[in-house]
Order: sequence, then structure tokens, then C-alpha cells
Amino acid sequence: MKGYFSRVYQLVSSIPYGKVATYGQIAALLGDPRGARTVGWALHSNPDAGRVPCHRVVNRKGELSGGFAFGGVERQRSLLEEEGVHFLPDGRADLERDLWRPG
DNA sequence: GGACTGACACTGG
DNA sequence: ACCAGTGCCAGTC
Repeated sequence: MKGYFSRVYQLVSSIPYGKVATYGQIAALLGDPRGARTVGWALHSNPDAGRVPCHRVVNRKGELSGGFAFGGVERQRSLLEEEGVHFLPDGRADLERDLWRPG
């Protein structure tokens, strides 16, 4: 797998149970605060579902990819709720509450 | 090797 | 605060 890819997968896989992270944050942790797109794209191009908990990765709004991944946003929300991630009435994950904060 | 694409993020109005 | 436009990086064709 490509270097950047591997790094993204490893970092996403590093997200603790019941936590969610944003693409920008992952990109920043990789050293590229501008690589948010690349991060999300990496998960899109290679959705290693089962190895990488891409369902714990959300955009800066706390929303999911859209509905073509994981089999549906509903699936996404259920998984996160099962892990203990709280959701807002807007349908977005409560980043203020369950955003992954390394350090 | 060049150009286009893409699960985002930020700035400006 | 919200909508629209631009920038970014890496991969694929």
C-alpha cells in the first residue's frame, strides 16, 4: 500500500472505541493539515472496511460521507451509537463530546 | 509525464 | 450565521 495510505489507515485504526475523528485532524496528525482531501479520498479509494474503522471518520461538521459507504449513513450512525458516540438532532456526531482528542 | 479527480477545509461576501 | 468559491495533496488514467 502507498505510504500516505498506510499512514491514514494506521491513524484511523488508532481511533479509540466510542470516538470519532475528522479528516482534517487526521491529515494534521499526518503532518499535512491541507491533506484533508487526500485522507478522505484514501478511505474512499480503499475502504478497508473491517481493517480500518472508517465509520469513525467524519468531516469537520461531524457528518458522515454521504450514504454510499458502509452501506448507508444509518448503518454508520448505528455503529457509532453502539460504540457510545452521541448524535445531535441534526444527524451529526457530537464532536464536542466524542471527538477523538489525542493528547 | 501530464491532467483530472475526490469520503475536505478555509476564506470571502 | 449561511452560501459560494478557491486551495490543497496524493492517486489514478
